[in-house]
Amino acid sequence: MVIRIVRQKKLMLDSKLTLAKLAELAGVSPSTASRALNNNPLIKQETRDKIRRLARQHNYSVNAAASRLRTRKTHVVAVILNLIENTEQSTTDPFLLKIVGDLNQALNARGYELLLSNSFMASDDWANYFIHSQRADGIIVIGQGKTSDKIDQAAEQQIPMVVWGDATAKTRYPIVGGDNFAGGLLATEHLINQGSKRIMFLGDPGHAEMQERFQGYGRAHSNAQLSLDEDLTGAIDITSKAAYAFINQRIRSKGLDFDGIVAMSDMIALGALKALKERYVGIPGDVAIIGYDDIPLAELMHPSLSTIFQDTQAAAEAMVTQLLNQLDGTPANSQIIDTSLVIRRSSEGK
Amino acid sequence: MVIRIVRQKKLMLDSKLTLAKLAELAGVSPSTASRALNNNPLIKQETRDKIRRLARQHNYSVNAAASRLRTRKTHVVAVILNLIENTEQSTTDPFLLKIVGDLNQALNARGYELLLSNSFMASDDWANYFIHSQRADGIIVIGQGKTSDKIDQAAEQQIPMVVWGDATAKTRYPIVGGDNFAGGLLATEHLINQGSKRIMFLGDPGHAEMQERFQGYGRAHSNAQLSLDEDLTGAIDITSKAAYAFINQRIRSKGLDFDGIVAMSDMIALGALKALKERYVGIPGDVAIIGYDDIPLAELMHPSLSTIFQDTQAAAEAMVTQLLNQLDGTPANSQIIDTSLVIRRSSEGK
DNA sequence: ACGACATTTGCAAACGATTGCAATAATAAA
DNA sequence: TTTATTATTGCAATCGTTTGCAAATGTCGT
Repeated sequence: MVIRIVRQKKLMLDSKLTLAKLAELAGVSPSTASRALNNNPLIKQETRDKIRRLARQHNYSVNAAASRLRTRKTHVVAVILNLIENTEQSTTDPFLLKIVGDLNQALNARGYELLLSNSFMASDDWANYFIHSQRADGIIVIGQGKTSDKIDQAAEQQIPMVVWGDATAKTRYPIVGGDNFAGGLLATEHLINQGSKRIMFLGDPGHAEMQERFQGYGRAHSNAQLSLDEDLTGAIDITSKAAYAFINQRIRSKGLDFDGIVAMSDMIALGALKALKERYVGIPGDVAIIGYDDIPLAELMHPSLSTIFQDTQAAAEAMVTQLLNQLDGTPANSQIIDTSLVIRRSSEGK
Repeated sequence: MVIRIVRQKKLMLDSKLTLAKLAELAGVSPSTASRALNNNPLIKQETRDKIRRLARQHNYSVNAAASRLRTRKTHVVAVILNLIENTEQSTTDPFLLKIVGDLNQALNARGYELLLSNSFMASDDWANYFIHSQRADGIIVIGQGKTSDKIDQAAEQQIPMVVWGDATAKTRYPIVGGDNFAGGLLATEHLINQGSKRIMFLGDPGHAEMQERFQGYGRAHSNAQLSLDEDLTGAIDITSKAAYAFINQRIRSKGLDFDGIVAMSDMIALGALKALKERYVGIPGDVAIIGYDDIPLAELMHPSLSTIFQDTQAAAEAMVTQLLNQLDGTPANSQIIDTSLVIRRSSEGK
């Protein structure tokens, strides 16, 4: 009983512990306490130590709201999953979530926190909702979406922002992205080298990044003096479901008139793979297949899935760096992340 | 040129637009403006409309920092991925990330934002770091971890908190979780029904949730009057890599002395599946296998993976509800989420 | 026309930390 | 010892909203 009361008391004290009270406890003024906590060299080392020790003892922690109000810095970055409207890419695609995880790491390492949003929330005006309202210091947008309305609108207002997407695009805000042209090229070249002649492109060429990859796909063909058959372009959503449906439908209508697949995401590749396997199409014997992203599951598939690797960790680092640069006033640039070919069984030795 | 200057000017005005200025613009006092924006019925409807219209026109948005400071509410919930120390479960496990996504939805729908953290950040004292510092109004912890030190410590301080984990545990904070006992039971029973006699349990029975499932696994055996062979318990990390390694090692040392696998996550199941396929073990013919979580990829596997489904969307809703209840002062309770068997090819008709 | 009463608004004090500047204490120089 | 100088500390204003209370305005019955 007594113990409970004591605990109660302690709690009440602590929960009300404010900088002023802490200062009083230490016998100094709030200003001194504040500076001490911020490790300001103006304050004598001894005093600093004393106050910080005291703070730890009473487990005081500064009120973020007050601090943010005064300093006009939040140390928060909003990460916006800019989903493509009518697909369920969001919850399904491990790649996006991987990036979020890596961003979280990268941000934390720099002392920032990550506020997660999908484009659904925050109505339409990101600049206002996040920046002007002091909810965050900057925003990172994952995915350019099909139309970059919202991004452009935010850019107009000159807020600190970085986008994951097609880094070759000419924009006033920095974009970090993989080398999509190279990725498309590498993937397609590889299949050609493995002997594929009619290679299907699965993805959404309307999407900026995919368009780049499609260029690479085209270049690989011309390099090899293969002609490009438009009929081999499967414009579909970036989901396994769409891919599965497409391949089924395609084979039903035209038979197996292709011997390779360049998929724009591993999820697509897996959907296609499933459809093919169900029809006992040999992989890679009859159709070689390569994905994009190198999600963890790629190597668990059977056969394991060849793919294009994008270093999301490096990407996250880059995005954070570019964003913080903007906060510093340092100029920021678009940046291309290494992209490489990962050869596994689904394409090997066709 | 002229246009640019105008825009510049507008920007400067807007970016500095404060409630007081807005009020001035509207010819009312800040208090009135504030109440109007909050749709307070004290203010005449007409005035309210006018001010809100004005706010929208000048795209004003309240300063969150100031508002939070004054009201002592942040409308933010911190979500903590409480990872198990030495595994890389974090980035790898789609299930956790799925929950995060669903939580985000559920929170947004209630007007809250999601601050993402891993247990790495926020040092050790969650109560302090998130709550007392007014960074968030409450926290949702995903995963009980192996030891619930940090969770207990936070609970001590009586902060609003909900945990995803073993909902049968007796704690002073609400836990939302699947029905792990039922899950373990269902999965095992199913394999037994399909004819498996020696069923391997793959997971970490030291973990609270897994322990429950393990109980279910045991119960299924006793129900069917099968004896439990301790040697069939594979205590491994919740990663595909660990599962892959374990199965390989196991077969090397003892041969294929089992004909079923109950895996504690789909990732584990996939790792095991891969190892088995590489050795040309027939699935489900030689070994039937069932996972847990029903990640999107489960049905894409070949053979498609039977598994235990947990409704993460419902779970997210439940967690948010329980948390907000605490914020209201309404009592909160632990809650068990429906868990069901999904039968696919990896176990069917062994 | 005048209280009595309900509707609308405004005043001013918070919320808790930070920081330019002034004040004090400590030290060195004269 | 006094002054110049530097190392430490404190004062007080400020960040932008919100809200209890008082003030003003309007409505109505008599």
